[in-house]
Amino acid sequence: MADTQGAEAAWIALLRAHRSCLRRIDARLKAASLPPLAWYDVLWEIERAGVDGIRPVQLERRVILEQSNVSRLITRLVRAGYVERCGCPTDKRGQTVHLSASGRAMRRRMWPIYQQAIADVVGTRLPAARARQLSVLLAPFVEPTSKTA
Amino acid sequence: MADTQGAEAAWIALLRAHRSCLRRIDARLKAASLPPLAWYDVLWEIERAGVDGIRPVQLERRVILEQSNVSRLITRLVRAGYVERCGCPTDKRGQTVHLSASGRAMRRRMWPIYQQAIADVVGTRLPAARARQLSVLLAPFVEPTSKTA
DNA sequence: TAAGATTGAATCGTCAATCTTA
DNA sequence: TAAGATTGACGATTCAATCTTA
Repeated sequence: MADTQGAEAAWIALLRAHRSCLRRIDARLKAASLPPLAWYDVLWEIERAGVDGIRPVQLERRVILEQSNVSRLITRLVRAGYVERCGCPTDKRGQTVHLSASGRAMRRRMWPIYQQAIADVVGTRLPAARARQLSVLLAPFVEPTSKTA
Repeated sequence: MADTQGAEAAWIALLRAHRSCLRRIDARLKAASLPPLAWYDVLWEIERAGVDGIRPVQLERRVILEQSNVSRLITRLVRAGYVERCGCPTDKRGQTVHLSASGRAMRRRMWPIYQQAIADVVGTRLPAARARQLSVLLAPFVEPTSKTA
């Protein structure tokens, strides 16, 4: 329990850093009249899944969102015409989600803005070597572990 | 621009780590029938402000929340009986927010649960030395900078 | 019984507009 | 004009309950 204080300080720093960066990056997207970061995140995961599409349950694990949250986010994306829901051939309970042409176009349109925002908001405060250190330190939290704390 | 990729990976790691930890820690508080983390954060800042209370505008900067968000959060805390709003003596536009006795009691009741959750969720995946490194790496983002990205 | 997914109700967050005072 | 703060309208998130299929 000797490292309790260190962990507490690190957690607070993580909380504050996240809010601060997220706000700035989302503001950039909004200023360009683009959808929020969460949409990009999901569009990208769906695009990466390729022609077979992706199951919502996989999406939940990748982007770390609640089941109902993903369900509604997909509904919004469908309404916006960016993705399509299809019945899953191997599991009739499920479905697969696919990117539409306009979804792909939007994802591509968002990327340069998002990339520049990351460079400006994160990159300028974190030289390459330190960015790599940060990725390493955060890696243990990114891995999917048990669902309950 | 050579460090663009490092910054991108670090940002994604930050996003995922934040969501993963926040979900687990909030689940602990909920399991103990306690208010969410955001409430603790604000109660603590108000308590730290002491007898003079704190101005909402200061609170916004400390916890990095939008003006309207803080306003509504304070309203909920008032409704719960944890804080009180008082007119600000030096600036009639403003107000000062003060912790009530039950607010202090709740803050104290939450802390051991929160502390244990941090230890379990963050501490176990990050030895003391690495926790310190993480705090250092995130420090540049915690500092309040200009409000626009 | 459990897993994938959706839904209703409630809470929470954000944006833009507004109000008051500096 | 600008700063501190609130509000209405809307969007997003969560919890619990539900539905269907494994």
